[in-house]
Amino acid sequence: MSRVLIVDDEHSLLRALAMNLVARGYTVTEADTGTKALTAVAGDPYDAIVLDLGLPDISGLDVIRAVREFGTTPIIVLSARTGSSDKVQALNLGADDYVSKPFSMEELLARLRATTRRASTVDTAQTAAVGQMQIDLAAKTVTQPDGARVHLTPTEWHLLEVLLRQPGKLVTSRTLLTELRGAPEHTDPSYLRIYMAQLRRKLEPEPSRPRHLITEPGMGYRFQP
Amino acid sequence: MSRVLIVDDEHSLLRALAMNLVARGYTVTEADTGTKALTAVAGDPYDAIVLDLGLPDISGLDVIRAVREFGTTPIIVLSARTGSSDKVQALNLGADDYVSKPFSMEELLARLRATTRRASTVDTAQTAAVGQMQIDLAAKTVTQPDGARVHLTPTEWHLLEVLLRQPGKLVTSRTLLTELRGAPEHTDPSYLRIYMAQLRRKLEPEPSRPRHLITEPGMGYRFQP
DNA sequence: GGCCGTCCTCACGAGATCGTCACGATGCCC
DNA sequence: GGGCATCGTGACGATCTCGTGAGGACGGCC
Repeated sequence: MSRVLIVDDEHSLLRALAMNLVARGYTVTEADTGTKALTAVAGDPYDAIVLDLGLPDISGLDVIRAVREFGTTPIIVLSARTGSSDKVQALNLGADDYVSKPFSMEELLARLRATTRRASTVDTAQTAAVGQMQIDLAAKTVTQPDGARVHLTPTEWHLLEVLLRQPGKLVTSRTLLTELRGAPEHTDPSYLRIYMAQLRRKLEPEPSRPRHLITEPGMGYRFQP
Repeated sequence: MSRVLIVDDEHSLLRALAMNLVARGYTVTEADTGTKALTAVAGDPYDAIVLDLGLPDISGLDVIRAVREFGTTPIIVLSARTGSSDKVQALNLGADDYVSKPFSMEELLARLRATTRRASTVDTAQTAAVGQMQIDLAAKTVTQPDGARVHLTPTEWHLLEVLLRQPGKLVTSRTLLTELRGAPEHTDPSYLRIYMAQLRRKLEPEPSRPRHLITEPGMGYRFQP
């Protein structure tokens, strides 16, 4: 059934979680540090990650960031903190849910089900083509026809991913800014233009005459397959 | 941008939520009973539903059930109860997230973003046909029979959208001008004619003999499917 | 400390959109 | 048929938006 990665430095909790999940039919991998978690994620694919924020080595937020660099695996955050700013930060970084300790096992299981249910409807096609370029969202690679690699920065990936997720669909500048920044207010739309320009320069054969990363004046941008 | 339905019988909270969401650029519909919520959902498509469990007429759980009969619109549940069995029940019925009152506005907004981000990959193509043209309001695309795309400006889309929302129904010039400009007074009705002409030129096979974008002299315009 | 990559802002020319004017066409009423 | 109101269309500057280059701020790494 589903493969779940549990990350927590509290061994008793780790054990309890694992036992409950295994009893429910999940395949469980455990990690008690951020480093171990990241190597696990890099090695195997998971259907969901349950992540405690208070890790001894790496900040849990950095783990979220790193996982989101790779892909879109659902992340449920556990935390002893109940402050709303922590929640907002984690969710904005790409976490799917946030559960405050202490929590009931039933609730966590229900949230896990809700999250994976939603994620399973997402198509898993992770590669796309922009002209001659081959793009692999999962591996985060862009390959030219001659085999050479093109390097994209995290922000560029984020932008490209949002556009590629909805092929042919218009994405408003507001949506893009919200994805990149968290809030569209008081953010200069020219910010977007710089990154679109950089993406085009790296992906389009003729950056000044884009054929796939299309501008819709006054509205936003569109990825044309 | 995103259309959100808020359901709560506490009017002060309803208002506060609506104001915050509108300020963030969401299009908001309010409902203070389960019945009104269900008619709203049946009538218009939404990108997310924020639902209080404690409603005067129908149980919130039944609302979740009914909405899930229809489709997969993301649902965020609000509740004064903190018991885990309530959460489990709501989530199992198909809710995407559960927030206990009291909550911070920032947290709700973050969870709303996380939920719609996850759900946005699922297609909700709502397309209409004008003659041979295929129109997708969500993707903002107009496709000709041969596959070629037609480009529409923001104002043209706005006008077309208002007409398409009420198929066959007459829409007065006053309504159209209010939609496009904000105020119908002191605005030349000839303004409308220019954009209707442009729309017809782009959508109708014979712009001078329109078959779908019909003029009703002295009253307004009508979209004939 | 120095280097490097990334993020983000500012400023300016180019291009698209908007909104108005003018003029001809159409249909209705007397 | 004449007069009048309403509508359709072409053209043109004002305005807004977009693309691009240059450059400072910040943080990680050697």
